[in-house]
Amino acid sequence: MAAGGTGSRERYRAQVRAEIKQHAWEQIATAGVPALSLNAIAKRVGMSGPALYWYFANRDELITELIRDAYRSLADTVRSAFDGGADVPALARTVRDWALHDPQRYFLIYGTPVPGYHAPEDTTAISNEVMTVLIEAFAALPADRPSTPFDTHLDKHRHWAPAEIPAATLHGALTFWTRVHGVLSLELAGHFAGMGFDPAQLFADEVDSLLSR
Amino acid sequence: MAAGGTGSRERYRAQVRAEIKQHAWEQIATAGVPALSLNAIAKRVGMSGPALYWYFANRDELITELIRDAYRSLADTVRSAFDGGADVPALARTVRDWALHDPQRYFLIYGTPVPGYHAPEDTTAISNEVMTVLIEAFAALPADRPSTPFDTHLDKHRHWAPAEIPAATLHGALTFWTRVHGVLSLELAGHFAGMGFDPAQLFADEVDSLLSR
DNA sequence: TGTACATCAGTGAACGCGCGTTCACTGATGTAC
DNA sequence: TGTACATCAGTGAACGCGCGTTCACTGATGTAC
Repeated sequence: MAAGGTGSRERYRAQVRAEIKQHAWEQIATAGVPALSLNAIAKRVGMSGPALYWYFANRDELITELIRDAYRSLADTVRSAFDGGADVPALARTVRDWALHDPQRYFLIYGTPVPGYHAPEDTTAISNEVMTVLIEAFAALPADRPSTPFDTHLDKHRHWAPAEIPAATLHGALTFWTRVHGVLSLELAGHFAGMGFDPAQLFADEVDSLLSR
Repeated sequence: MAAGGTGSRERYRAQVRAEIKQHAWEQIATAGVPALSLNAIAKRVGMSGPALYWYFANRDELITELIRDAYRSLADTVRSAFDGGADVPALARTVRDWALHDPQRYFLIYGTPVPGYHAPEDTTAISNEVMTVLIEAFAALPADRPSTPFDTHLDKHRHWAPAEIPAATLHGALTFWTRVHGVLSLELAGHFAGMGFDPAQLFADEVDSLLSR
């Protein structure tokens, strides 16, 4: 019965699952999510299409798993950077590096939503982990900023954050998120392509803005 | 020969083309671009699938046309708001309203890029029109900001903008774009959904930041 | 005003394709006695 | 250590489906003389 859960069969399963996912990522990077085909993946892995159903219930479950992994990867990356001493600007650069490493993984999370699709609850929980790190990072900053109208509003809608954190700090974390995302998604989608400047430098300036918001 | 180009046949063609596009938009709003099907559109319009080929060479041309229309709509909206006296914050609200009116149209332009797809040149030209309006709007603002490292860098890559505009102004227009896009795309994709605050108020604060950047 | 004709707008059948998924079945693997 | 057996991992054939697209053909529309 292999009570420990790490019998050779289970190890094998985990390995094949990982291999399937890796080929799925390659296919997504090449042609985007809509073009992700179970049969094509199976061929690459070296088995028949139906065999995939031993590892994933169906196409949707595979995609959901990829989304989960993407969130997990981002949360872990950000968390370990922060634990390693990264401050707010360093965290921003960490997020950017993570996104540049695999743009389609970034877009799988933050790109065009599919109407009607709702991410499973645990992925939003992982997403919150990211926000938690940002909040911790901003909590370490001096709180010398004048309160804004949104700070006041936010104070009434903050059930998702620890009570001891000032609204201005939460606001800082949110702004980190929107500004970083703003530059990144335009850059990754190629909207700066014709302009010739270096997106990294625009990004750097925008990161500076977070400190003197 | 109907030299004017407005014979009744041409009027009819234009009408049907418009009707096809409208149904295409409805389908996109319902299920996203990947699910857009020529046959399904034809059925809605009330004709057979092959008949669409009288109006569009193929599926790609239809989508390209939708993209073109989306850019056109945004450019016209922003331009007429500005000509009507809108300042920078008002322009930001105009863009937000435009995006909220049809999120999938917004994402068709600014959402997840399809790997390998390159928008035709004229759409990037229309996109530039938007930037031009933003530059004009920022040029009307007092230029009392200290120069940033990116301003210096940008001064060397500004062939896409009129020579008489200071780099700081171009930087302002770019920042408008990234910050507005940052809040908007996260909002429209539902990433603030669980948090309970009003995205409009976060947006308002972010727009304020553009004036005291 | 009437007629001839080119063009336009549409139909329906058919094409090949790749998709996700099911099913019956086979052989290998690991476990229990 | 050997054997019996349940489970697991895989195959190949087949399903129905909807897709984009082509083709031959028909009738309507507008134009030229």
